Order: sequence, then C-alpha cells, then structure tokens
Amino acid sequence: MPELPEVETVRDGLAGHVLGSTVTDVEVFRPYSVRRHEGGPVDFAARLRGRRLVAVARRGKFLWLELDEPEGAPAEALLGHLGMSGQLLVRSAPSPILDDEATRTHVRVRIGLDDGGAIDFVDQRTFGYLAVADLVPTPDGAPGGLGATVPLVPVPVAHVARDLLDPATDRDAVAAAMRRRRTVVKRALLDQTLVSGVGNIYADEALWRARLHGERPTQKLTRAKARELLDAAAEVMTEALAAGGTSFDALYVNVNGASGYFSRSLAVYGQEGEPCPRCATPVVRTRFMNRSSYSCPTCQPPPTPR
DNA sequence: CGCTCTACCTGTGTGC
DNA sequence: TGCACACAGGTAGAGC
Repeated sequence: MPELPEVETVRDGLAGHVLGSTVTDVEVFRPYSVRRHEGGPVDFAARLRGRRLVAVARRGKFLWLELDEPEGAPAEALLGHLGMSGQLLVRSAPSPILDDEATRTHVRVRIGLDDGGAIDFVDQRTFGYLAVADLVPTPDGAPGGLGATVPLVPVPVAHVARDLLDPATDRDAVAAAMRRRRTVVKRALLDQTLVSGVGNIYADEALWRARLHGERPTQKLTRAKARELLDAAAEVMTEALAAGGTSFDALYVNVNGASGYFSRSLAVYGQEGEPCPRCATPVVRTRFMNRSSYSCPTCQPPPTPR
C-alpha cells in the first residue's frame, strides 16, 4: 500500500514526466473516485481541461499538481490521495499496453495530456480520490519535495501537519506537542494534525526501533524518548524511500513495485511469530484502534495497568 | 476543544 | 463448490 515514501516517489516521478503538460481530456469512469470536489465529477473534468500542470507538491500522503491560472483567478490544484490501493500511472505516447486485466479494470480516472500521454488514476479499493481544490496560504508554505517550498496548500490539506521528511518540521516541537497529548503513543504518531505521513506500518516499525510499546501514555514519555521515536519514524521512512525510490518508470509508476522494501526490511510489521531481529523473541500481533499492531514483547514491554 | 469511534470500500483469503 | 465473513487501512465526521 502506498505510504509516505511511495507517495514521494510518485511525486518525484510526476515532477519529471508531466510538468509543463496541458490537460486535453478527462474521463471519470467511477464518479466515487472524485471526492471533496464541490460540483462533482462533471465540474472536476471541466475545470481541468485546458489547464497546464506547473508544479507538484506533497504533504504527508497528500499529493497535488498546481494548475496554471488565468490572470486574477484563485490558485487551484489537482489534489490526490492514494488511499490504500491508489496508483498514478504515467502513460507516455505511444504507450504499449503492459497492464494486466486487473489494473485496466481499476482505472477510475484518466487525464489525457497534450503530449499524447495520460495520467491514469488506478484504485482497486477506492479509498483514494482526486479533486480540484483551491490553494490557500499557510504560515510558512508547504514542501514542494526535496527541500523546495511552495507558498500554498489545497484546502483539504490545510489542517494537516508537516511530515517527517519535510526539512521544515521541528521535531523537538512535535515531541513537545506529543507529550502534551492525553493519549497513547501510537495514536499520537498516527494523528495527522500532530505530524503527518506516518501510517500503521511505519508506526509499528518506529515504535520497535525506539523500543516503545504503542499503548504507553504520551504524557509519561521523556523529551528524549519522544524525540527518539520521531527520529526513528523519519529514519525508517527515509530508508524505505531510498529502497523504493529508484523503481520509477517513465511508462509505469507502480506503487506496489516501489514497495519491495516491505517484504525485506520490516522488523515487526506483519511478522507475527517471527523472531524479533534484536532479541529473537517471537513478534506478537494485537488489536489496536481496530487494526493490527505488531511488536516485540521483550523489547517493547506494554505499560503496566494500575 | 480534545479525544474516541466508526463508516467508507472491495478484492483476497479462510473456514465451514 | 459455494457461501459467509474477517481483513487490509487513512480519513472525515459524528459523538461524547
């Protein structure tokens, strides 16, 4: 599933392959895949036609392509969230059909470009969506990827905190805010208004690296431990980006293909019963927040209930 | 306002 | 072979 490193890989790929192109045609095959767009799918398509893609940015798992604007018009962007199974596949022209049938049947939106290519939004489980959204200012701008900064973010992203691969993120400030929360560590790590981009997989990996159990209360963390956890989350996502970031193909942005990291390098996520890489204790799976959590019961002792 | 819980969605895998 | 159901999970919004 696309996590922050995969979304960054897609952002980087789009930056190299579609910037400067103009949208010629938009086909919405599944109306549900256009969401958070006032006016619905028809307006979505109409609003995109004829627009040039001038920049691409990301915050957490949100990704957007800034559109050129007529003089005096409000700034807008093509906003995308990949959900848990979304892909943005760049088709160059002429483009041989390499996809299997499963991929073809899950093309939800096709955005034709003036170079004869297209961007296909493919999404099996339909948690992802596209929209055209107004861009609004944030106090210090939004990351444009790899250290670049753009001054605006789409409205649906305005409440989302900076992520851990954003050079402007102040980890000490995030650690302090985390310790002020009245909740448990994993819940805080997954709260996008505190820090964005960490999903269930990287949360478990970061907690393991920091030797923390996810159900420890945030208020009992030391400043150093909270900071260590954030550093661990940034580290594991950076490694994943390095491992998966090279598989971008001009023809085919395969999110799953970019995730070879998952099967090789995960210490605990999905490793129930397998030995902890540090101490060989079998990894356990528990239910938390209605989903699976994986941890080492020796390295990450749960809090003692009082 | 801060925190918690659930609906949303569909293909895959498993048990009966 | 067929059916029922658990599971995957980020986000928004309802609820307390």
